[in-house]
Amino acid sequence: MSSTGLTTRLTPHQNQMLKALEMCDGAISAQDLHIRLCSDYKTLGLATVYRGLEVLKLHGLVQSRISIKGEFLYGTVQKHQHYVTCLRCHESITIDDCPVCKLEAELEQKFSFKVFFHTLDFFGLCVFCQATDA
Amino acid sequence: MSSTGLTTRLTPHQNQMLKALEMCDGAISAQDLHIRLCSDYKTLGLATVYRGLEVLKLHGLVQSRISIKGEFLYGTVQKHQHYVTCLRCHESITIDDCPVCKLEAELEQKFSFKVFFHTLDFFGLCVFCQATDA
DNA sequence: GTTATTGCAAACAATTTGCACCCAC
DNA sequence: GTGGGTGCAAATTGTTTGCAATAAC
Repeated sequence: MSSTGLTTRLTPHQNQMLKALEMCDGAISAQDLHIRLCSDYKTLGLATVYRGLEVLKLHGLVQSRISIKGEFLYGTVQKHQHYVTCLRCHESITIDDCPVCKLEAELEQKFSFKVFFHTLDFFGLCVFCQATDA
Repeated sequence: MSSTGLTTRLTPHQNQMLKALEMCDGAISAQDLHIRLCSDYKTLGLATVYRGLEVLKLHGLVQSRISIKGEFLYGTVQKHQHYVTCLRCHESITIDDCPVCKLEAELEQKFSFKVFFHTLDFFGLCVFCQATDA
């Protein structure tokens, strides 16, 4: 059913997680996702969300990045994004097009890998923080 | 003293951290770095390592990535590396040359950012795990 | 009936913070 | 003397785990 060779089907909960992630436009944290799903599924446990996201990732349906705060953010692989982030004020700018998507095919061949997703982020100082001295 | 506009000089401890990072060939965790430095500086606190790394990062001298286990790995910006990592067995392959280094200058112009470093990682299934069904 | 998934609570581990002490200038 | 850097211990927080109850097939 997936492109992974994994045979397990998704559970209803996992399907809901995927749908919810498809609906929000950026990547969100597991805890955010949990809160959003709780309005429909009162008793959904946070641990289930974490476990479900892991499964979805293994299926190549969901990817994770890490925020500058150090928490994992999850999103669908299709609409992944890349950022330039200021190390001082943590402001970040989105990069419009993905500079490395076309590299995936190349890497798949080279390493016999099945590549599901990638992360790419730039860090430095924004124009404002460059000017601030301290 | 650095390229950041930050005026603060590095402390002896911070200099030692930088030297230690220059000496190891990959990126290492803060805790590893702490252990390595402890042989010379018996009383060095772990918190000092964390704080020092943050300073070094703000100076554009050190960068951090995140391992698949979820811990931060620190290394010098010069010899950063990129990997293709298997989501199932966590094995990873190093990519020889950096596909996006040349992009940094472009982004600096476009966004008036001073880019210190970037992270780029690919995830999927290795040839072996693709074959394993479960 | 068997097996995998879930919810809950407890555990975990990496990182951060508060504060008193110490050093450099 | 003042301000920043440090060590220690405690606190924090995101994530994971153990296990009994539940749902799927």
